[in-house]
Amino acid sequence: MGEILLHQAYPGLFTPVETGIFFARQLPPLRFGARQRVVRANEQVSQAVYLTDGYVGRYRTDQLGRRQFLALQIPGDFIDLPSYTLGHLDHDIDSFSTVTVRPLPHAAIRQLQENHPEYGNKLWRITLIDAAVQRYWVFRIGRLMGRARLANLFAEILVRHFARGLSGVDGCPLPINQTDLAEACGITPVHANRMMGELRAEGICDFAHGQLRVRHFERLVQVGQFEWDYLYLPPETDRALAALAGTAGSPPITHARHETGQL
Amino acid sequence: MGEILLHQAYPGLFTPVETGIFFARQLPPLRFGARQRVVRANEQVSQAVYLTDGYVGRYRTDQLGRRQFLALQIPGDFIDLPSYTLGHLDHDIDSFSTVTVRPLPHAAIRQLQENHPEYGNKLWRITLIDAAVQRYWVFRIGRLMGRARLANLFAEILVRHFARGLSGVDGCPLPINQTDLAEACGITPVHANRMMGELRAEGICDFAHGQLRVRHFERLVQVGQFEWDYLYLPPETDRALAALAGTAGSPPITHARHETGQL
DNA sequence: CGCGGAGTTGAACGCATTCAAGTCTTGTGG
DNA sequence: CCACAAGACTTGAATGCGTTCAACTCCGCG
Repeated sequence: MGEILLHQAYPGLFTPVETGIFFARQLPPLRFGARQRVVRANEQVSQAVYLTDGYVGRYRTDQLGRRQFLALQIPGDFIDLPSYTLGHLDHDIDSFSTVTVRPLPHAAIRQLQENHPEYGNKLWRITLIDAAVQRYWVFRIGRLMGRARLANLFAEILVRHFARGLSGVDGCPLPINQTDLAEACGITPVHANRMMGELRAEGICDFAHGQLRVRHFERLVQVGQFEWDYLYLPPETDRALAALAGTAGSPPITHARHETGQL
Repeated sequence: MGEILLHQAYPGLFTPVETGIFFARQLPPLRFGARQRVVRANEQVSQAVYLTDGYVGRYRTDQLGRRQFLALQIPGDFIDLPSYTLGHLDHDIDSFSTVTVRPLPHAAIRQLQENHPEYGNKLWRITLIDAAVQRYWVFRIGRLMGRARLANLFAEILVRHFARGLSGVDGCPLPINQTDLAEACGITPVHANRMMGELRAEGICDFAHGQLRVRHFERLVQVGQFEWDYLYLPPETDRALAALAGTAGSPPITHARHETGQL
């Protein structure tokens, strides 16, 4: 229930001072109950909301009204920054838990951009990482089988909490139910249930009462084939995770030797 | 083989004059053969490349080396704009066909941003639409079954060509093979083959020799449950598509009546 | 106490995968 | 010109992962 600050959510990107600058422009917080529409698709909005507390999910529905979650957002996510540039979203965002958001008027963003040209790029960066996360969801759902999909998603949620200092690697809050989880993984609730049973039986993790408890982070990462390079975490965080996962961590960034390929 | 220009690729966003401004900063074009690495993962780059001709695909591989395509890029896509802000990509980009790219040095982008503050937001917008496309891929792969997935992807590729004036709705180039297609849809090549056989038998579309031919756009859209709102196309294009698809088109953009929801 | 939502389990079905074989095309070299 | 190899596409058959339908338990709450 504590309000996560901008520099905590995006370490290395924003300083405490900048958090203050942004904070000063924010409108009073808005609170939503669980299972409410937080941002409506196709609705022109004039402010971007920052999720300071609680959990929300983006989704689209098919012709039969069945949901597919496109992303899960955790405290500290700037959830509808795209609306600043695009004006509206193409999908809905609903709350899972009670949430608190702080709206930042588009006009304020524009002003901040003018006074501090680098802020535009910082916000841009946030949306680029979101896009990278989106891409990884395609990989997860497209290539992994049921159990691995779940493990992989759990690992993502956990690591994203960890990177913000919101948890260790032994578990984190995830106030959603099994059906939501299934809709995030592109499987049925029944199957999600069975696969989670396996993960639990194998002593890897268990998920109940809105809490994810990870018994064996290393194996969670293995079973889920999880890599976190796509999260573009600060080097310290990456190293810490590598140590905890018993892996090499994200691959090193090399330098192009010359203009590549050619025919 | 003609080089698509910036204002043609992003109608409504860039003017011909701006195309010239960007063009003047671009480095000489680079050409790649088919099946080459165009952008390498985890490699620091100092320029963003604009795909003027040819087709490339983003992908990640699982532990067994099996690919999952994350996105397919067509002529006119600014393919590694994320590298400007992030410095490197977390995934590889390979060419399908022979391609031509025009590199724009990061330093040039920075200069352009300084001289024309709105350019930063325009490039940002491009990446936000890319992100929306990514999200839609999650929906496609997560919620649709084999045949619908293919139809939906075909519809996307077709509409993206159409929106740039690169084709009608009766077909477009797509110089990839069935295996690539399967890897983009998260199904096996064998299954992709069978489902495409069905689409062909139903007189909806057929895909061969690197060409997608759409016999019945309206039914393609229906079978694929395709909506194109996530592409954020100009209103004229949206209306034209709606007429051709025999549907209502993208939902109208409404205005928030007041600060939503609350508890 | 009874209701409803969430979680769990069983069994039948079916979409998709896997393995395998065969066709067709294209390009290469004898 | 033909033989052959390689790759892409096609098809059949067996297997299996995941869905669907259904029933039942558990728990919180009115």
